[in-house]
Amino acid sequence: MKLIIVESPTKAKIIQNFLGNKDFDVVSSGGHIRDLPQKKLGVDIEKNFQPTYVILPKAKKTVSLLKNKIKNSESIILATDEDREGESIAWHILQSINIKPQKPHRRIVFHEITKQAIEKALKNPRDIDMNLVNAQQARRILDRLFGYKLSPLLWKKISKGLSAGRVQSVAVRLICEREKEIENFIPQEYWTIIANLCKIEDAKSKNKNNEFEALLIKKNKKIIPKLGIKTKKEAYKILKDLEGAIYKVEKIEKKEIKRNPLPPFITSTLQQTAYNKFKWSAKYTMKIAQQLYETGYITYHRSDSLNLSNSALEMAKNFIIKNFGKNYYQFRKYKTKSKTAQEAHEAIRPTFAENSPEKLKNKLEKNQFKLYDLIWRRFIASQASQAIFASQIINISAKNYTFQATGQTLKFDGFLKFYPIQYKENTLPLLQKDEILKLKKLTPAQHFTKPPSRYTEATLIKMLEKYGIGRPSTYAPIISTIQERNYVEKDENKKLQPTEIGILTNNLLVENFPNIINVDFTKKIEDKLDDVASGKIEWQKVVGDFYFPFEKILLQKEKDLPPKSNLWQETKEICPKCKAPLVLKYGRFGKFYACLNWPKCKYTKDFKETLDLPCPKCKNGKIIKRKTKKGKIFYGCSNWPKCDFSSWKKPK
DNA sequence: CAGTGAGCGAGCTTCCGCTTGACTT
Repeated sequence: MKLIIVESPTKAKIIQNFLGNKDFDVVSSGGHIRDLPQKKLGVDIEKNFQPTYVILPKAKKTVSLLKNKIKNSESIILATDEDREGESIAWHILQSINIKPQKPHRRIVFHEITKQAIEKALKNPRDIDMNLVNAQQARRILDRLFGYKLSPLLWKKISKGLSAGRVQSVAVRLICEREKEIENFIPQEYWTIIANLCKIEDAKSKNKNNEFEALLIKKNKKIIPKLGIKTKKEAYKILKDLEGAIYKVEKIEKKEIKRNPLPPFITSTLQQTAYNKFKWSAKYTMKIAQQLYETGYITYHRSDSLNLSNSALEMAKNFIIKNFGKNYYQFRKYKTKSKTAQEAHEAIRPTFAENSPEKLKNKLEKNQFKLYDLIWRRFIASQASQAIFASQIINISAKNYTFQATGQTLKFDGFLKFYPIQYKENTLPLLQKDEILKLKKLTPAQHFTKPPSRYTEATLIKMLEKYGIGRPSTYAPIISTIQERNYVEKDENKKLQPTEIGILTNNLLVENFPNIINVDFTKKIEDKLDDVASGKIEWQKVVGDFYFPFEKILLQKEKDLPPKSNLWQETKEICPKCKAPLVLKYGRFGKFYACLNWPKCKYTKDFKETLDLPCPKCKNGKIIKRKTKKGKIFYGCSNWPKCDFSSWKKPK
């Protein structure tokens, strides 16, 4: 009996099915089984960053199971994912089982779970790639030093329990900077002018369908920029200029616009799309995707690869041609854009194209169905033909001004049959060059530029992915962490907004550690990790190049930065116990009142943001901003529990 | 999706990245 070890239990079951249970026993590790200890640094800086690893408490059972199985098998086949982490998991497994004599062991990899791919992999075993393992060790140890050295500085200078890390601190920085942009935003006024036109022969008709809109775009043949018309005065001057103008068709441009489908889903795009379509959190989307994966309806849901297996491509082709005809099929291969992608899995797709959503409707729960439908459609569409639009652009001259009308109609739906996206259809009447038109209405409209909006889970994930920060398995946890730490909270529209303590922490980090708390740091490290993986440099050098300069600054800042007592705010409140004044301090759950005589007097009191609004229910209470256990903001009455008024929305 | 109110605060917090457990109440 040969023992095959993979990471995911579901994967183990599928592979066992492919191979039968005569020659192979397929088991799973459930991810990492060993790691640095949680309560200690676990890195000996003096000894060239030598790590101490411990078996993860959760993995103890797995490890003893693995040990047993290994004892009874003739050889071990390590089939963990083909990426840095997978290679490392394989290595840790070998390190954790001290069996004598050492059993023969080989490493195999595959990117798709098909019988063929597995059989091929079994024929091409290799050894563990220590360079790749070392790249993972460098990544792990660097992250540990970064987080476990920097966090204590925050405990000392702001509040206990705070945290900093390569990923979370940059995520918080993005959110804080967006907030600053919004606060500093000055809206700019601008105007647009729209002409409602029609053919001369339709001028008397009351039918609005004969009318079409044209936007003023040029003056003296020059494009008017977006904020070109700044004031009401300027807009009305143009209206005056245009009095008595003749509107004449100057140019008709017709062309076909072809649109390509979007690539199949990967974790980040699945989370973004589920947010945009259903308003699901990344966490919830992953929960539903996990269910679909475990029941065998979709491929693995934590992937950054756009790759589709040949059998998947074949399935899509057959499905489309059989049900919709050749015109709807188009072979497409997608290249993964992200440089940091590890490509251990396929894109997220239905396991069988024939499993159309309609077919599965009765087998799936409501939300499983919604997500499956999305994944299936996106996958089929990714192998479907282009959609073709007929577009028309018509320029209309009026004195020295030019207006433009655009029309667009769908000629062939192509992939839209499977994955509809929003588009505008508007038809223009049949016009001739030099044709004179009738002006029905000339409308000036005032606009103001809008500030950028706060990040949603979807847009934040998009940014993180863009900068290569975080991985498919961590996007959802990152968003949870920064909320749990009270750095960020969701506003009424579920958008991410920094808290006071978030801003405070971010300022300290960005001002004092600008070289590492930024969006480019991860990329720089990734480049070096690639060099470790290809054997060009030692992993210890990557860690050392980061750590020693960092440590120097850290020690300096520990001395120089003011203590956290500097942040305590005086108040007019008096301690009911000892009559000393109360001060506001920062705690893990936000601000709280504490007695100035602390530690002699231990009196504390909640600080809650109070809105200057009476309670609509009991009339004499005030509205207080509160949080649920899960951290969601709601508004309640200050007389609670006497008065039980509460509301998700901010009362007005 | 699901669906609203504790306790924290002088002891011992904290990182990122794999993967989903299931001793008892």
